[in-house]
This record gives sequence, structure tokens and C-alpha cells, in this order.
Amino acid sequence: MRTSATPKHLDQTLLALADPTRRAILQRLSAGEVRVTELAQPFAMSLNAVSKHIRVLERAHLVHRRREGREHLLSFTPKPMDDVARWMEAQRANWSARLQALDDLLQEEDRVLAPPRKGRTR
Amino acid sequence: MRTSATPKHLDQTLLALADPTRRAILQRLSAGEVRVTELAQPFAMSLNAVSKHIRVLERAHLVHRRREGREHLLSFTPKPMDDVARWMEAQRANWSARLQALDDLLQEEDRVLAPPRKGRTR
DNA sequence: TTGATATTCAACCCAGAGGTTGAATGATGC
DNA sequence: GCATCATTCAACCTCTGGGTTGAATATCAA
Repeated sequence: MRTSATPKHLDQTLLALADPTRRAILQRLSAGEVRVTELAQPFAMSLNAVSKHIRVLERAHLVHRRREGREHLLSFTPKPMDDVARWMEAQRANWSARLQALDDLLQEEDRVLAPPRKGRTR
Repeated sequence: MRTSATPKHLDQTLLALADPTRRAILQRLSAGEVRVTELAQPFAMSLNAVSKHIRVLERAHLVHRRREGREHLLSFTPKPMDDVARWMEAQRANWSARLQALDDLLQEEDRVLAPPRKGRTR
């Protein structure tokens, strides 16, 4: 079934990561499960605002919520980040392949402009 | 002077990447310089829309523009992607360190709950 | 000059982010 | 049952993103 890495997924993951508050949340969460209120405490914004950020992270599947009574325990889910990493790696490969091709081309030009020295030039 | 990797930079880079059109543009550009019109051609949107996307990519320093007469030649600049990769790598390290700590803890608990067997329990 | 081409600028539209406040829901503890 | 605590839902505001169209700018070609 292969759920990972459709463009839509990438969009949501990257969008979720493109905010310092949310990155801070992930950082905190990567140290272990935290309750919503506890998580919100250090931020200079309302609990509601943090709650919304959490929803964005959930939508991107970067955060998982486990209900325990009235408390909601949040944890980090790294898989979407792996997908991003894979995309970036593919991009990097593309890029360096192009540089290699360019390099080859330049070397070819050199060979043409300055043929195997045998006197002759000049 | 160290320009790289302030949160603001990361925000702009990740935001720029969080759009399929812009990712496609980067893909195309990683194969070499392209003119704006040429670049816009395959997309089902106005030239102006593509022009705006390009501006977003420039703001994130993912694309460099070289003017040659009336033509603007665009090229891919990979450095901001490296910064993203570095952040993700740090995050990943954090995460696995936590898993390791958790693992150690569980092992410790095991040792406590089931001490070096010597009969005794039951 | 004049006309065509490459590109941006400007104004506008609509949807969605990111924040607020206030009310609703749902578990807990007496 | 009742007050309290943890959390979300709902409505609202403002700003920005992504798109449009139409006009402006700059270069090329004649």
C-alpha cells in the first residue's frame, strides 16, 4: 500500500517544520512523552495556540497523541522526517550528478582546446 | 560571520520547499541553468505565478539569478538544503539518544525486577 | 524609432496560517 | 453532585500564500 512520500505528505511535513515553535515542540518531544499543558508552558503564547500547532504536527504525522484520562500525552514520530531526508538525498544526488556531467564536459573541452602536447601549437 | 542556519533561515527554506511547484522548479534547475519563461512553460499556471514562486526560492537562497540582457538565468544553490539536512540530523541524533536512554532504563528495570537468578522468587 | 520579447510590478481575490478570547466537553477528587 | 483541571471547539482578527489580470520596464531586432 505504500503510504509514504506522496507530494501531499511532503507538503504537510515541510510546512509543519517551517515554524520555530513547532520545531521547538518536536525538540522537546524527542526527549520523551509530554502532556499538552506541560508542553505549552514555556511558550509565550496561549495554550490554544500551542494546541493548534500540535494539530498541524499531527496532520503531518510527526506527533502521536495518546489519551490517558483527561491528559493527552504527545510523542514524536520520526518517519515523515525520514521521507523528507530521502527526498533531499535524491535531490542532492541529482545535483551532484549534474556537477559531474559539467566537469566531464569541461575536461572534454580542455582536451579539444589543448590536444595531447606534441609541439605543434605555436 | 557565519550566516547559516538561524531559525529564520530554516523557516524560509522549509517554507520554500513545502510546495510541489517549487520542488519541481528545483528539480528542473538541478539539471542546469534555465530561463524564467522556459522554466514556467510546463506549469499549468501563469508566468506571473511562477515568477512569484521563484522569488520565494530566491528569498530562501535556494535559487540564484543571473541577468543576461533581457533574460534571467536561474540556477540551483544547494547550501540551504545542507542546513536543513544538518538540523534534521541533529534532531535524529537527539531522538535516537533518547531511545538509547529508554533502552538502558528498561534493562535496569529488568535487572531490578528479576535479580541474578538464585531461586528465591516463588 | 518602432514593434516584439522577457520579465517584473501592482492591484486584487480567496483560502489558510497563526494568534486571540470565551465557551464547551470530559475526567478527577471530594 | 460539584468544583476543578486538561483539553478542545468556535468565532473572530490580521497577515501571508498562491493565484489571477493588466500595465510597466528593459532589451533586442528591424
